[in-house]
Amino acid sequence: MSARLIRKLERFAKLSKAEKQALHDASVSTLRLPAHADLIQEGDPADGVHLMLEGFACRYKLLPDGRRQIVAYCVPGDFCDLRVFVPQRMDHSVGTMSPVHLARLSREKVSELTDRYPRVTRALWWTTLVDEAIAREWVVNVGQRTAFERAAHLMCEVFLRLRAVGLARGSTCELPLTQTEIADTLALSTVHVNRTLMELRRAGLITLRDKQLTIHDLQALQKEAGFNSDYLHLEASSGGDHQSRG
Amino acid sequence: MSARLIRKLERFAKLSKAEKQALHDASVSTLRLPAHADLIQEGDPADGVHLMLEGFACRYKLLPDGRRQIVAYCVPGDFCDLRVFVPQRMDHSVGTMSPVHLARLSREKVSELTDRYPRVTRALWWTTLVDEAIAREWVVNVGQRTAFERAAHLMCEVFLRLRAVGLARGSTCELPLTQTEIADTLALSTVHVNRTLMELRRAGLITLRDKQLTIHDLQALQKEAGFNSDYLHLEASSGGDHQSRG
DNA sequence: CGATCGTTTGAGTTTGATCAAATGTGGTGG
DNA sequence: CCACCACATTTGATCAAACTCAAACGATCG
Repeated sequence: MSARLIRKLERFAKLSKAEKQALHDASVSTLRLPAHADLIQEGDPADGVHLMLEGFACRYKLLPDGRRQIVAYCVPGDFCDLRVFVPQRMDHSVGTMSPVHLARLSREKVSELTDRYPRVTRALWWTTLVDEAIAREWVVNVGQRTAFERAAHLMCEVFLRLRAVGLARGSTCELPLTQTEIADTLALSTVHVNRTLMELRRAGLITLRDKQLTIHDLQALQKEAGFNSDYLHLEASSGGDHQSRG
Repeated sequence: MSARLIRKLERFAKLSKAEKQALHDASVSTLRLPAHADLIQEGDPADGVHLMLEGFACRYKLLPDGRRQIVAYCVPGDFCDLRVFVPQRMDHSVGTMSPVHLARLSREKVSELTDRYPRVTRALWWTTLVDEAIAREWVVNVGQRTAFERAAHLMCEVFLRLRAVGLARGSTCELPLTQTEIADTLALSTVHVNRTLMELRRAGLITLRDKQLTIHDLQALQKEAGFNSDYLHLEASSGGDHQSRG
């Protein structure tokens, strides 16, 4: 299964061979979707567990009148619907933004896995806490920052998240989003996104061409964005080791 | 300990006497704070676990230039810092909005508790998933809705969350917030919040006086807000019952 | 009885939205 | 290879929601 996931989980706690193997064995099949397709729709029963292997997807919500807000990005190593013990309906949709490759995990196997390996449970729980931290930062982004800061902040986040799972080459990474999708992410109009991206380019901070994002000066971009990476919890932490029973 | 918490957890899964007792025993002390005080500051080591017993608190983030965004409310039955296995620094602050009464839980006891009772682990994990769902809805609120809709939406959420833990009387509940705090929640200026609240009152939807919120027509308010309560996951779900060992 | 804090009101400004249209681009089929 | 289409990006002009500044008003408290 996904080396990205293992890499991510091991930021939280070192996993044993058996644990990694068990994670691997939970994957029962694989799935490909084209760009701009829905993987999950709001209201669907949340019974599967999908793991991103390749590509970009997003969580989004629609308002009755058609307004759309993207509330999270899913990149390789992320789960789309880690609701193993919560067989409730999805409260949001998940759609692809680029062609996507997914692993489908068996609910039962994940359930067994977490029963047997408390450290894995904690690591998975921890990933959902990071997702929550990201969601909170997005509230700040959309609520308080200017269009320019918002866009800069998003670029920083995407770049660091991808780099953390080995998907950056130097200062370049994929960013296969249309400006409409960026607009729905940042809560701006497409027109304004366009102007804001041009401003970022003119400021010499980024290049965004052919779905490739290059950050010319990460320090400067972070400064402009008011970006603090703490919320991504990227540093290793050995948090799973102090368990009282094993 | 908090009957509110038990009530909340049992929306997810029925707990045994032993489980409830263990939860109860995890509480080692109690703590009172006045309104407008910080319980946790960004950067603090996240080593405690605090459970709200009474009052209102909020999670917030400050930007370098002083802009503030409240990213979540903590009400009775909520944890302020359920990071048992993640001894990392807090990426946000937690402050009180009214006088607050808290239970302090021992990290070790919670850790033992989750080792012994997988169903409790799942219930706790589930509460963090609900928090995440709320954070996502807040992105939508701040990102897409008008000032009027935002305010209406917040009133619906607070009322339903309080009612779910037994803190509503009829169509009335506490709302001990200043307009400045509402402004930092909704990402609006205080002036605009003031006008928006007046509009809600003039529309006959709510009364907000002496820190008491009364919703005159919940249906109508929800309609105005575009409010769909699914994300709060208020209905009981018996999700913890399909465990494979226990 | 000032002092502090919160709410309310008014006037002018700004950020970003909306509407409209031109330009660029990738894919398809003739 | 070119015509065409759909879609994405870019540009311009106008508009409106919400902000800022400023000040008055009202409670609460030592």
